[in-house]
Amino acid sequence: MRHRREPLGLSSGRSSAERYNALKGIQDIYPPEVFIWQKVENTAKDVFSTYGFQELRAPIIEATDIFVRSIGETTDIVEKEMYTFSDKAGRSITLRPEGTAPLVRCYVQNHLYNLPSPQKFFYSGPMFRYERPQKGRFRQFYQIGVEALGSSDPKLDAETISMLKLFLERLGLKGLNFEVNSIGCEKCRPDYKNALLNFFSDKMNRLCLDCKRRYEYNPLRILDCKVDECIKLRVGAPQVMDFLCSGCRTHFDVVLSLLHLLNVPFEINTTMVRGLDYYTRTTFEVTTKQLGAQNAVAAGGRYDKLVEEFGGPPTPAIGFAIGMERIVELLQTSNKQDIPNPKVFIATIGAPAEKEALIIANRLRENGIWVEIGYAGNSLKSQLRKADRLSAGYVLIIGDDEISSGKVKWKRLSDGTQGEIPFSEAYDFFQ
RNA sequence: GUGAGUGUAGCUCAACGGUUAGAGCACUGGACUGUGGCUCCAGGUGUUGGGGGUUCAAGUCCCCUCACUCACCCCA
Repeated sequence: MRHRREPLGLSSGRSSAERYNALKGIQDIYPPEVFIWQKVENTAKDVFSTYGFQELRAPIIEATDIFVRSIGETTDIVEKEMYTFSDKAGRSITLRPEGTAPLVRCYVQNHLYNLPSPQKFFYSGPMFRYERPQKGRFRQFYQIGVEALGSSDPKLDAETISMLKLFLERLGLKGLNFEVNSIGCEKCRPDYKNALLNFFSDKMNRLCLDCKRRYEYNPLRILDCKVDECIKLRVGAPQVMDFLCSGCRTHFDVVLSLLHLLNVPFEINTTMVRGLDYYTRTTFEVTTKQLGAQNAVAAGGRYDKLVEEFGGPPTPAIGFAIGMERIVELLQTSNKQDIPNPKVFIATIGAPAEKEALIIANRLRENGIWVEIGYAGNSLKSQLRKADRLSAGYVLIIGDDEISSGKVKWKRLSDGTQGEIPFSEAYDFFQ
């Protein structure tokens, strides 16, 4: 008969141990998922280096002003999403919400513009934005980004976009859409903005609440609104393409023709708006329908004035950033994970065998072979089961018999064949 | 910041307001004393997220709170 169990720790003052969780919107990355991350990072490095991009490691905290000035004071990122703190001396510092500004700061501070142009860099690492988490959106998220500084040649735009395409192809991703747009330069963009303001000025009252706000700080965004009434109201609104200056128009046309030349399938999306103020001319985005509302897996564009803003010489530039979590999620649903497996598992019976196993394991490891050994004196059966679970290539079995005969038994798990070899030859067996 | 949904074993999920909250997977052992995968048997685990309330009785109903999820906003 079973009895009701009395709770343990009757006199415990605390009701329960405090449980620690990662902060909201911040997640741990561990095996097996981490292997996908490694694959993405390695692929990026391989592909980007064939285009001459080299790694640059900028800090993840900067003076707050670096982001305010570059991203724009009235953007959502700066207004409400930055992790900003005071350090012990009272300076305002911020965890980077994006990677371009720190890289440009580094470029200017270290006079990298004195090196042959264009200079091409890639980076990867965590970014931080204080947002409400949802699918594909986190407070600490990872980006791989590239930046090419020092050329306004449209070839660079096309090359950069086609490099992104190659990267995504290498990962085996399908069903992605490339969207490109031009948002003009500091000369022609104000004209377009004014035209939009004019167009919507008498329709203001009927716009949705969000669009009324957009009218004030970013009227281009009204073109992107999902509310039915706003969609109706914007029929006949002025188009960016009609307002590009001749320089921007030509640049855009060349980029498009080169994208054709490089077999990048794309669509022009004239309503695509970037969230950061520093973009000029070419902007682009890679989207998918497989990720829910956060559909951009990578995005970027030109920023021809940013280096000057940081006090450097006139230096046109272009770059993009890839959302790691979003790429990883796509790979998880479409690909099988390649989990690394040990080559050898050593199963032992008895204490003398355990010592022998340690010696053999070490020797094999010195030769670069991944070896696991059985622990805690489990039965041979359970050790073999563990080897099977780990998908080990071979099991070596060592017991009293083997020690007295001087031969170790081996078994190949894929087909069950087995045999034995002298201890002294075990070291060479797996070469 | 706004709105909606969900919290039960390590994981995936059951349980009309009514005994001691169950099952699969996984884990460990055994059948097979030194040979994995298949099969069968056995074994352990829960403060039902937390707190309060209604009730003879709450995993189940109500309130609060926390966490997670999705969406809006925005973005990679």
